[in-house]
Amino acid sequence: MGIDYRAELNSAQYEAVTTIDGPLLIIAGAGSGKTRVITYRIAYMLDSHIPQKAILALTFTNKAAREMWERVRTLTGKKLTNLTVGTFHSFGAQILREHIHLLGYRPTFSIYDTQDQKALLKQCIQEVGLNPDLANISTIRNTISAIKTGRAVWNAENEVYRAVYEEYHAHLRAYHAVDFDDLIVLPIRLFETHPEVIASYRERFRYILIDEFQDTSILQYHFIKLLAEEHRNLCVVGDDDQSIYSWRGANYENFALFERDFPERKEVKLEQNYRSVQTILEAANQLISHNTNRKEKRLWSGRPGKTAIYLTFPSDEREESEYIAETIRTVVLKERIPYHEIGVLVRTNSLMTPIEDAFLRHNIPYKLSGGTSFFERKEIKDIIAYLRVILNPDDDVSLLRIINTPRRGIGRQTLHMLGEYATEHELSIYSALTSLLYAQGLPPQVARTFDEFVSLIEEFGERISRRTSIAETVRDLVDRIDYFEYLMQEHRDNEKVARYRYQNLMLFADLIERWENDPDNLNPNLGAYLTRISLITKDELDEEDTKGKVNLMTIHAAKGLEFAHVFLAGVEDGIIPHARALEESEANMEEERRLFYVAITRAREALYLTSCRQRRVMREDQEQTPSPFLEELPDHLIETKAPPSDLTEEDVEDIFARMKSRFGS
DNA sequence: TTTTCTATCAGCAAC
DNA sequence: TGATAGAAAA
Repeated sequence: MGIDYRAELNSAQYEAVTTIDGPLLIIAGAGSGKTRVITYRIAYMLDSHIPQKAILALTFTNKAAREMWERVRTLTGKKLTNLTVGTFHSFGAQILREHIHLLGYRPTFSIYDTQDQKALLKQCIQEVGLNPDLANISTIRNTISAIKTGRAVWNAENEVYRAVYEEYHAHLRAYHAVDFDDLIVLPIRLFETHPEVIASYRERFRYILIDEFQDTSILQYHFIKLLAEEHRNLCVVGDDDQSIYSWRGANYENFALFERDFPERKEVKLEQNYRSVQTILEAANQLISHNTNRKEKRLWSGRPGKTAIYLTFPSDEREESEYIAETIRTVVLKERIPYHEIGVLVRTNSLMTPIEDAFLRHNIPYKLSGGTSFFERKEIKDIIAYLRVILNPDDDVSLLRIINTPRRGIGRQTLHMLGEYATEHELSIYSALTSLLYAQGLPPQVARTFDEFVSLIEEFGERISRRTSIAETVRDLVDRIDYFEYLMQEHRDNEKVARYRYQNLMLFADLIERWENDPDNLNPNLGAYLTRISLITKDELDEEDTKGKVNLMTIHAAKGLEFAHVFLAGVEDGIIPHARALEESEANMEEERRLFYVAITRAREALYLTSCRQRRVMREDQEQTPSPFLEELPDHLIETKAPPSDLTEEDVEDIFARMKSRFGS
């Protein structure tokens, strides 16, 4: 019972699916059945007797990876024990776990997230004595990342950060720690310095498939090229119009690089849209045509739809969220749209708050994506830091986080002394601790605290190496350090918060337990778990209870998703396009437009745009102007409705007219 | 010397 | 709203 590829795919899709030898570029417009093409393509390869182990498919999120894996499994009905589907970062981490010793790191290396990076940078800034006026940590972090991912080079402007950059990497190395960018940088270094390693990967992965190609960085492209240039069976799938991650290194010049490096490539364009009504597609096409330097494409679905785009001008964010909540109620009741088929999108996380309030007032069930994820909560990160130190005691950043949490009386002075000693003897803080203990010159009070801490880490280190249950170990650890007492102390005024946070820790232990006991999990050790949660994406935790809930998320988080009805809030100048994005560079206007494009192409049936006339930003009421992108949507497709207020039809007309004259259409 | 309290400042997107 | 730095209290 094979798959009838011809019958189940349109002709462009069929071509994309069955062209498996040689390089292939698939331009997949929004809603053009991209995931379907990828899954069918993998199935087709398996049907053509290409072994699972020869196939590598890389995406950007774990969620997308798992979904792909799941769909291939359903489609083929095969057990996929040897198929490699993952994210760039997880694949990089996997390579490092196996070979990083060749670069002089221990396989128990820690992976630093943005927070950890910033903590480390703060330290480095002091050490190199950088002028604090120049020391905006986020700027420095971004610069470092830009340099590492190859989207910036050292120049007169950023030269001042060079010393910090060097110091930062010296520290990472000493701590046996890597940052996210290193998960690509180090495998490349490994490939370039150890030909036998790259040879083994090339031999194994003869067929490579890259999803969301428009989001790859120069570095990732280089990585792909190293893997694929011998066999040249490289298929990249992407949509230049949906490139919205340039700030994370995405470089859509990669399309050109691919064309240069693989001149024999074939190209397939998927333009038939299976998602949206024609009105929405026309608006999207019109909008995106204002961008220059893009691959020309016109989405079409032929699906008729009555007016599907509604625009309102609420007076402020309160009225906006009321309008959204009330409209959702109506749509759910009258059109029988289930809650989970509704998406409310915003440009920034801060815009979510008033909308959440309205949902609560109106009893609308909702699910948040984005914001701080479970694993970024303080209490969870604390325990994770303990686990990291237990596994890798040289990880100073994690150690500094926990050495006085809960309070053990190791304060600023003591830490300063420790730091000095460590630097002087070129030791990690942990080694400094043990060495000072051994030397016995410490005041007895301090010595006892140090000793207790070191014993704690050692005892749990032993438990981990004995491979006792990680979940049990975590529960015992939380108990042993009396974290609950610490929480109660921190929230004396609010016991509920303390209990809630403690509950989170218990939930954390349960999650570990579930992971440990998963029969599909071949190697449930602590290192693997820590890697996993470093790379986990926010929406992975709660996919079960998503039914019957409105999705409230940022536009970035909505990429790849679709909803019957989509609300886009805060369609105002300065929000989208975002003022800070434009500050950085004029060129960001096009990316902001793509962001807007991604937002509107999420909608199948209807799209609601709201643009407030006034908004409270940082405790101040600001007059807002509608987003200039509204001007780029065809007039006749948009219905301007009065918001549910005492605003008259004339007022609305008036606002619209004013807006027009401002942007001069 | 450490902990707690208070004032001040800054807030785009996230693997 | 939350994080952080500096001052007062323990």
